[in-house]
Amino acid sequence: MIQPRPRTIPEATVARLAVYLRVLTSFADGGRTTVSSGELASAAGVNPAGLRKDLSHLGSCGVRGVGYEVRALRERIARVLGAERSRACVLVGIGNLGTALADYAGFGSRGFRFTGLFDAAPERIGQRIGGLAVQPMAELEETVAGTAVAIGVIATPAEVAQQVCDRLCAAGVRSILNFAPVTLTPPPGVDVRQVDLSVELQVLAFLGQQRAVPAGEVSA
Amino acid sequence: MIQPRPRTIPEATVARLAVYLRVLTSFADGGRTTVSSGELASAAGVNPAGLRKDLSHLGSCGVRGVGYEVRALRERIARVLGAERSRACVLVGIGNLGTALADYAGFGSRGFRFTGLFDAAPERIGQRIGGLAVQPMAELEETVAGTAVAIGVIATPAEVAQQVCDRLCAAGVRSILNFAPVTLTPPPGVDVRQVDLSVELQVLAFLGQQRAVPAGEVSA
DNA sequence: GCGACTTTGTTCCTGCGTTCACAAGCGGTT
DNA sequence: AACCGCTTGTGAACGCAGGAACAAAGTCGC
Repeated sequence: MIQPRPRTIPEATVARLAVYLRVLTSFADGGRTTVSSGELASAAGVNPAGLRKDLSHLGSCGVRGVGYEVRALRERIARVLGAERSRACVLVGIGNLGTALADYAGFGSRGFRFTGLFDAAPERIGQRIGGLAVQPMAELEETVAGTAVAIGVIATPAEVAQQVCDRLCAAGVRSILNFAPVTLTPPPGVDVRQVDLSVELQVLAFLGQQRAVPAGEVSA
Repeated sequence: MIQPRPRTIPEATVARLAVYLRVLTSFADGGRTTVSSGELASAAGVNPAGLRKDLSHLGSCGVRGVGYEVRALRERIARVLGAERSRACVLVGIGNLGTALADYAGFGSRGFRFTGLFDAAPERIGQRIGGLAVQPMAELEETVAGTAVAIGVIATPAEVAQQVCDRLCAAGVRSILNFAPVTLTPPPGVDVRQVDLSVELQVLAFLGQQRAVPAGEVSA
């Protein structure tokens, strides 16, 4: 079974594929059977040509003159992204944000399930969130090894995020999503994605102030 | 006051400047007075040359042979990003995620303060979070106009996010941070930044599966 | 006072991502 | 059966970000 197409999909494309998947699911729920690249691109907020190029990375199966069949395209993207199989995740740090993440129904519908919630505070141990009981940190390694955890999510205070990262990596986790406002330095071979809410706000604020004062009064 | 340097800073650089700001604050708290580009880059997880190029965008004032003065550089970045003045934000959707955002102390220390929390559910009205009472949606426009809101944050269910966006924009908000898993279509002149937690997880999962099967068995 | 070392700021270059534009292909129609 | 309009897929050009290498500049040691 030869793969004539290049098997390296750019990361930016992968992120957009996830968006297309969401839009396609919404279209399928709405009863649509086919979509053109223009409609899909508009719904996803991207350029039509870029969307077609993204889809071409997975050997696209659109029909010229008609468009794409919604269900077939959705299945294909889901297969490429690996979204058809369920992936086990653990969440460390059950504060406000952690609780929100553990309760978020959107993860389950996209193939992610938490198999462990961990916190260092004794008063949180045993608390049930989204059908799962919060466990003490001491049980982290055992759970990771026992449930073949694919992704670790860090929602702890910044001070302990690095050592949590170290423990997760040592336990075998190779993908980490970090919400703590620190730059993690993972061991080689581990992917880390950083979501920093303050950075997002600051970029927005900068763009806004740049728009307000296009003359550029930085007054350095 | 002429600005000889180009006043357009790339968006990717702006995002990294926010990270440098955080690292510099941490260094300043630790008592450091000077840093080299190498140290700073390592702490921020970027390439030293890229860091120097980023800093050159704001007419850098490092000292050759020594490095950068921590406090001065921090002040300069803060001034360029506009992080020295406090910006008013409103938050719509006080579910689990909204509560976490309203309670997040990191915003306040970076120049963002919420001046209004809004929700459609009657049972949430009046609830106090982080020193602020949740208000009904009907009061949204009044608060936005009255407190010169710079940024609107949407943490509602996906179904109502677009109409919340429309109301925010109509009320005068020109920057929106959206956590709902939908692609918003804002009116012209409004910046929207999307934070989709499921997309982050799916990108991580894809990278992980690609790493696990480098032969590329997509089996399309 | 002078030389050597360190570190910044800049320039070049390579590669990637994005956009535009066009040829190929399919369905519907006459 | 042939034509026409519509849409996909791809090739090329453009712009941008990232990385490496080098010159300028300042400090420390002698």
